[in-house]
Amino acid sequence: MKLPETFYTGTDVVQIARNLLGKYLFTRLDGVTTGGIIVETEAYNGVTDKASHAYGNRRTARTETMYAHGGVAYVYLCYGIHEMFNVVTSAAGQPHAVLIRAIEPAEGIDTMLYRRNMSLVQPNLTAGPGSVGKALGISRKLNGMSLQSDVLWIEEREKYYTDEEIKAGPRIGVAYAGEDALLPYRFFVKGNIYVSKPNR
DNA sequence: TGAAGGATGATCT
DNA sequence: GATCATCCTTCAA
Repeated sequence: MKLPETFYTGTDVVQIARNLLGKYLFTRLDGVTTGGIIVETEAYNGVTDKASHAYGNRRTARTETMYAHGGVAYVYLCYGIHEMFNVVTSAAGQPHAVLIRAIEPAEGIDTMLYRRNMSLVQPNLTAGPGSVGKALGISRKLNGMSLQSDVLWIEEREKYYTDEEIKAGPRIGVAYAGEDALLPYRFFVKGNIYVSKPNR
């Protein structure tokens, strides 16, 4: 079952980031479906969050996608190399987003290995936002695409993590954000080998 | 028109 | 642990 529009239009992006753990993220490109279980996310909480691209209500060609209504993809390039996939949440005009940092491979593993130029399944196949983007074939062409589409979507299945299995902590790579860098907006499954960086 | 820097990952030592 | 690849976005002039 695809997550309904209402899952994404909630106003608490931090809560949505937590609730995305255990959901299944898929892409279907050239007739091949690839995807896995979301095990690590980060929330970017609107115009007051110094770590967000939309801090201070900054609206540019790039950030415009974050101002869309919840339930579309925000894809951008980082360090000139990595395509990052985010889920836009909340109402139109509220630039909230959740960065998907890691998934546990579940479907289309051969294709993901090929895209990553790997021969064996190892944790770094889909650990880290750049790796997730590459393994799933996500590019900036998918920026702004609806998550109700048949190209890019998130499903709810019989998979739930309890609060005991989940840990929150400060976000990765946002030292420039001052005190906001300390906010516990990163969520991950404790001990899961596909989680990037510290996973306990 | 240009310069600075980045929500990272792979590959070294 | 340190370095580097690599290029788009942003902002200043």
